[in-house]
Amino acid sequence: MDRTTVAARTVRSARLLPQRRLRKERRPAEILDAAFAEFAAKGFAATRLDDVARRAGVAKGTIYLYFRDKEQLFRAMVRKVLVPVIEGLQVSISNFSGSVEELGRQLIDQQYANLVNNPKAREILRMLIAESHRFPQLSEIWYREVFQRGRKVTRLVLDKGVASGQVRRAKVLEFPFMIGAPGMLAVVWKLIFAGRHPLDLDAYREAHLDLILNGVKAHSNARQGRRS
Amino acid sequence: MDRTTVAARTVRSARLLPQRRLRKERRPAEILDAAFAEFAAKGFAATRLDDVARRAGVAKGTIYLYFRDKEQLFRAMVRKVLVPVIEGLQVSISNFSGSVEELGRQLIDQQYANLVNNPKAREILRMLIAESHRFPQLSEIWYREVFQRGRKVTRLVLDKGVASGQVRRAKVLEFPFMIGAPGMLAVVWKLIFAGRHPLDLDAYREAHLDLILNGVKAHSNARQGRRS
Amino acid sequence: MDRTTVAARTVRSARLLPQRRLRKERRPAEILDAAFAEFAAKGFAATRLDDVARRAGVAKGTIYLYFRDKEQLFRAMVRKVLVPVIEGLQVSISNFSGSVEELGRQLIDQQYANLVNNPKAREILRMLIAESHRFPQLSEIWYREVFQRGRKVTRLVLDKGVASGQVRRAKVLEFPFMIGAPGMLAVVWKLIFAGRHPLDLDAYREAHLDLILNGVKAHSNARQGRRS
Amino acid sequence: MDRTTVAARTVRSARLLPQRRLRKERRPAEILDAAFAEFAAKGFAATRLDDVARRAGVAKGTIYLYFRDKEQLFRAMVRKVLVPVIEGLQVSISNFSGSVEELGRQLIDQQYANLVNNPKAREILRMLIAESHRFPQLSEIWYREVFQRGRKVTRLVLDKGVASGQVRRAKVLEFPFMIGAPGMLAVVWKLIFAGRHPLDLDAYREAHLDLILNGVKAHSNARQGRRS
DNA sequence: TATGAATGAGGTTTCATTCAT
DNA sequence: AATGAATGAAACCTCATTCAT
Repeated sequence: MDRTTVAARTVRSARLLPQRRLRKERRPAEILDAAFAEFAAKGFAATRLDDVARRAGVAKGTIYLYFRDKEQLFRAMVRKVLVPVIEGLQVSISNFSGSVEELGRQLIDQQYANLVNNPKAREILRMLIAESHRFPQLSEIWYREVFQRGRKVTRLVLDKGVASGQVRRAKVLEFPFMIGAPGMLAVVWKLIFAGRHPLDLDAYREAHLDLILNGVKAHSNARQGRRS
Repeated sequence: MDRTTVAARTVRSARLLPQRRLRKERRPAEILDAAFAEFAAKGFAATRLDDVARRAGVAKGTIYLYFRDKEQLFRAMVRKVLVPVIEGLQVSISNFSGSVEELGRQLIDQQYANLVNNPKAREILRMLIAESHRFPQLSEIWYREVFQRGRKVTRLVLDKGVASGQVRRAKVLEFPFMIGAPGMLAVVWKLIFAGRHPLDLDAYREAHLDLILNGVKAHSNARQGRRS
Repeated sequence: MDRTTVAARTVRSARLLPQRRLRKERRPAEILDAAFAEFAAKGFAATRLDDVARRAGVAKGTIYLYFRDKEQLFRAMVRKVLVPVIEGLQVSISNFSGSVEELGRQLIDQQYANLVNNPKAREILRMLIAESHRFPQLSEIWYREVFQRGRKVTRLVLDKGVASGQVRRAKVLEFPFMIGAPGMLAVVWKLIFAGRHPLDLDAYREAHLDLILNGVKAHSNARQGRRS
Repeated sequence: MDRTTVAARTVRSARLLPQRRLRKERRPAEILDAAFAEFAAKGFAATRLDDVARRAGVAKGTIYLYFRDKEQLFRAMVRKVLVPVIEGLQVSISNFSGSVEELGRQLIDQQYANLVNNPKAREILRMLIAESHRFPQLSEIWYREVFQRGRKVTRLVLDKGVASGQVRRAKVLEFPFMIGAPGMLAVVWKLIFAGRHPLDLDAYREAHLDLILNGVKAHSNARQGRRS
């Protein structure tokens, strides 16, 4: 066999798979999307891989070409969905020069954009709550990448407010993420009631912001640090 | 069969049936308790009735004498656990004469005593979240008996505060249950992280109270309803 | 509840299961018999538990009431079949007073009765050979309980023969079980050819005995131990 | 595409295809070798064509270019491994002029060289035993080409011995292959115990030879044909 | 010719439910 | 009322085989 033939074959094997490679590269994502839908709707145990496969438009066995078993599929799915959520939090407080009020609004807006108003993020939270016994590791990702991150940036804002005298030395400084609590309540509300008891999220967010800002604000006639 | 043998057997069977004596009436409750433990730990689909039966100290078939099937058992269990929670909320604001601050403290304390600090209530919430698709009716009970009730009493307190000038006309008046949001956050925290990331609930509750009171309080130099 | 009732129930629960207990006690044996037939015919991997169940006249799930999984079923089946084989070898050389010729005949007869002519023993050997990689422990049972036992008793006979001068100091004394080799060949023959190439086992056994006796016999004009 | 790239690719592909150059002719043999290894280790049903392909260094589909299905692959593999074994038996008793003792030694040595000491032959025997129900035809090859051949040549030697008076008219003359029985026992031993209970095959072979020669030898003071 | 992604039938195993006792 | 052995549907997972490239 001469060089040409070898080369030809080599080229072929490198080229041969343009459509095929695309499919292969997309398959996992397609399967993970289907898995998200099924796991979110039924939970880990009640989800049938048959349904995941059907939704993804592949055969049952195909799932196993990409994921060792149901658990790995679940983990991969959670990670995949968390990535954009976490990335959304990265940008966080881009402009850090405003008043505490402005920064607070940015924080809250971001929380609602990334988490509260994001159905995927909500469903992930549902799964973390539902499956926390079976998948404790996943909740650690949430802890590190979501809770901690939120806590850090919130603390920065609060500290800045304290330094400038706009924020009083409130006990909430020890639990910065409490600032976002109404957002979490909204998430739980939506998880439990789906569309059965709607919530005007825009008004709710405004009330949230108002409550929190007033809750931490130092009022002119209030003695700073009156709490200690 | 002579008396001796009967006595011997009786002793033996007495060992097996310690409190099973008053069985018929207690059986359902025992089964429901066992069911709660198993469903809370594993979720609806992953729970095996075998385990429920073993934990309840009865045979598998016995469950079916009292509950039509797994779903009815689940529903009955949720209802049973919800009863004391709801009853705890009934007493609610017994003394309605205090200041808004005192009433607010009562509200929050009650929320923590009945819900946040109550492992059973927390687990029920986990199940409502996890199984809301399969059991939407159950979340309606929660809505009516817990959320609504909390909303009503909170609104009363807030209205009283507004009337007396202690509470400003804040947007949160439209979402009274937002007052309890930090409590819900604590519940979710515990559900997700179990003991892995402890939370000092007493300090947390104080911060919660402080944040909320200041969030709704009318400050002497602040114009009432300045934001609307 | 009075004593009588308790006693009555106790009696009932002790009595109630006469047929049922019998069934429960027999089930494992029935399943193991069916398992033997299927495993022998198809081997471990190719045997379907569905077929075992059908042959045993039970449902698929019933097998799992008695055996953890397919492997445990296989192991239990091998052990069960080996028991009578091993017990048959126990009696072994009951009367140890005869001539070496008589003792040798006893040995060989016993080997044929218990192993060569015993279809169950043959099939077990087939499975040990076929599955030795997957179930090495089982072949150890065979080694200890069959090979070793045969070796020991054979050695006794040979030693006695050497002591009385009827058996020469042949090299085979180091490999006593070689005495039974023709029996093993017959087993393999039957395993491989089933009924396709019949073997007159009675004549074969006589030839075996004749060959072996002459092979170890000390001939009057032959110098004892002439080969060493 | 320029030469450099082609060259680079060629180098890369050369790493992947070391002896795959003369592929078309060698492919089937490589696959059969891999198949032997896998089938020997796991048996027919438990062997995965995936593993065969990986071991052979080809893709799974390639196997199907050369063999219709798993069964045909198995059959072809057995035949391929049997060929050298059978050919080894062809040469058989080259020099037919020696004494019965010498000829017997030749027979036994050949049996050990070709079968007992030949791991491939042993594994083929394992497969014949394990899969005799699924592949009865294969055992027929063994019957014709190995057993029959062995029987024939053994009978020749024995007949020559009888004619020359060196061998008595023993019953074993009816079952000439019984001469090789200890060899078969050694094979089975190795198949069952692998390396767990070693066997000194050289000493064993000598004992075998000694036992058999003495078993068939006509002793000077023994009346010829004393058996009839 | 060779590949390996894809398929789906078929296997093992689980478990809610039934029912004879 | 209580039992628990038995059932069999249905789930997960494997792997021989196919086929587009």
